[in-house]
Amino acid sequence: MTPEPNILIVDDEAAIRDMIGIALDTAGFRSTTASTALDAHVNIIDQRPDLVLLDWMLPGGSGIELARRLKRDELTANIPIIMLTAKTSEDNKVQGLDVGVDDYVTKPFSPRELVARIKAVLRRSTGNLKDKPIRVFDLEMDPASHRVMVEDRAVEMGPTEYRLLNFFMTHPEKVYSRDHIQDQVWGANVYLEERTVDVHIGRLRKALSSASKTGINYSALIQTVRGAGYRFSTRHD
Amino acid sequence: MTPEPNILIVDDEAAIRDMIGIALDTAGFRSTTASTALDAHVNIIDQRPDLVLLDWMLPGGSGIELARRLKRDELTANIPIIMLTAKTSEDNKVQGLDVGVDDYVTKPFSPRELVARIKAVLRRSTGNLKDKPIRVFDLEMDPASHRVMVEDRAVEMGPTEYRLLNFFMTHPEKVYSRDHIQDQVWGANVYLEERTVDVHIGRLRKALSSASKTGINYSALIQTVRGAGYRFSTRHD
DNA sequence: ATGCAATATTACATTTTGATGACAAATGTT
DNA sequence: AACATTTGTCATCAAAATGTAATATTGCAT
Repeated sequence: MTPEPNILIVDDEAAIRDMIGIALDTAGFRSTTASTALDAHVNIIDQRPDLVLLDWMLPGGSGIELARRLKRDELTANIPIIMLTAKTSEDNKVQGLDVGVDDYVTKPFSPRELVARIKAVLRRSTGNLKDKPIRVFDLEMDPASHRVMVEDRAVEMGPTEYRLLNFFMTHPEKVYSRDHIQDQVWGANVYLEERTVDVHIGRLRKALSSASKTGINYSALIQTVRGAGYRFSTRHD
Repeated sequence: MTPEPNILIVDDEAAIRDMIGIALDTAGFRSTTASTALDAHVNIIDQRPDLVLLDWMLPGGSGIELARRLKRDELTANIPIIMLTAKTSEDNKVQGLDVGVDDYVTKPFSPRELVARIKAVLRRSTGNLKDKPIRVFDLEMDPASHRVMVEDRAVEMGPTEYRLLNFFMTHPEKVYSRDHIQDQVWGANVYLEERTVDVHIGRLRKALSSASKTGINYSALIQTVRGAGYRFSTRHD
């Protein structure tokens, strides 16, 4: 649901932190940084990042320590960790340090590879949460197949209308202001004309109203609340 | 897919690794090695070997640790593991079976015995994968003969299109992002342009659409979901 | 009813996204 | 070695989606 995953970069070298930060930025991630294991730990508990990029060679070997601690603590155990390991063969020192991280990337690495790995790990960890279909009368939304059906026939709509309907169906019987809807459907940091929401509401209504063959107008589920916003409701106005 | 199965040898003693490597080589296997659990984990995630030969007695007891982790993680759970144990000990066997290891070989062992066990385990594990043919209308995919048939006539397509179709037919009615498809069809450690998936989708569609003599267009089963990815579905858009 | 503010609808320029043919590198085959 | 096939990337075109502004309509207080 969060539009941009938040990645914590833990490395003692500022240059590397910056480099990675830029790479993640251009790839559409948000990122924060920490230069020590202690910093990192505080940040993780505070911010609960979606993923941690952890330098294996933190001074004092505390990188591995941190990974182990995170994986041991129930609260942080399922935050994915990608280890950044140096290419040098420290085989002897490495023994027994396999603490259950989710992936490894060896330095030097290309930003592209790093981003790909991050995406793969994130997909693995969040993809498991498979949403169940939501049904209201004969209007059904199935997130798994990414489909909206009315009376078992697919309804055509653009991606934005899909997200909009998804938001409404998962938050029924409540009014939401245009601002709030923008936050939820477009993302928190996107700024639009207020009226744009109206337009997309219109498009969604149109898609729904032309969908039924039995005369039921499903666009009536999306109700205008004058002066307040919109509401998805099965009850009449 | 690969003619020669790829075996990962995990042992801290170089002499043993070499010995096993040679034995496997003459038996027609490919092999890679790792001397630590960490190395091994990296290798497994990267290379996805067909089988892992894992020394029980890795320093720090991390051999069992690793086995347990591999079996716990969904991505690696069905990679067969053969444990190499130093001495026959009931304790070890019980503990290892608990972890879900596929077989044991006790040191010292003859190369012949090792190879025989490996073959047995591989036969068992790949036999399961060669499942029944999958059929959708008159489109049939038979993994055993590695063939795709439409109305009982073979359909020509490249290996990548075959894997792509196989993925779709085994995961119907769900959207998959291009990233996800890359993971599943090309492998987790391969990085391609996003658009490459489009091209192969196109090739697969072309192969399918020119296959039917009865006018049914099977390429319609592969649906584009704008802004989300692709979907294999028997239902209309 | 009237006027006003809020919402709906429409039209359109711009941006985003996907399909496809061409091409060259890699790979396999004869 | 010559040839064919497969593969990944790119450029280009077409289609779809998007956001905004202009215009129309609606609901409501007076």
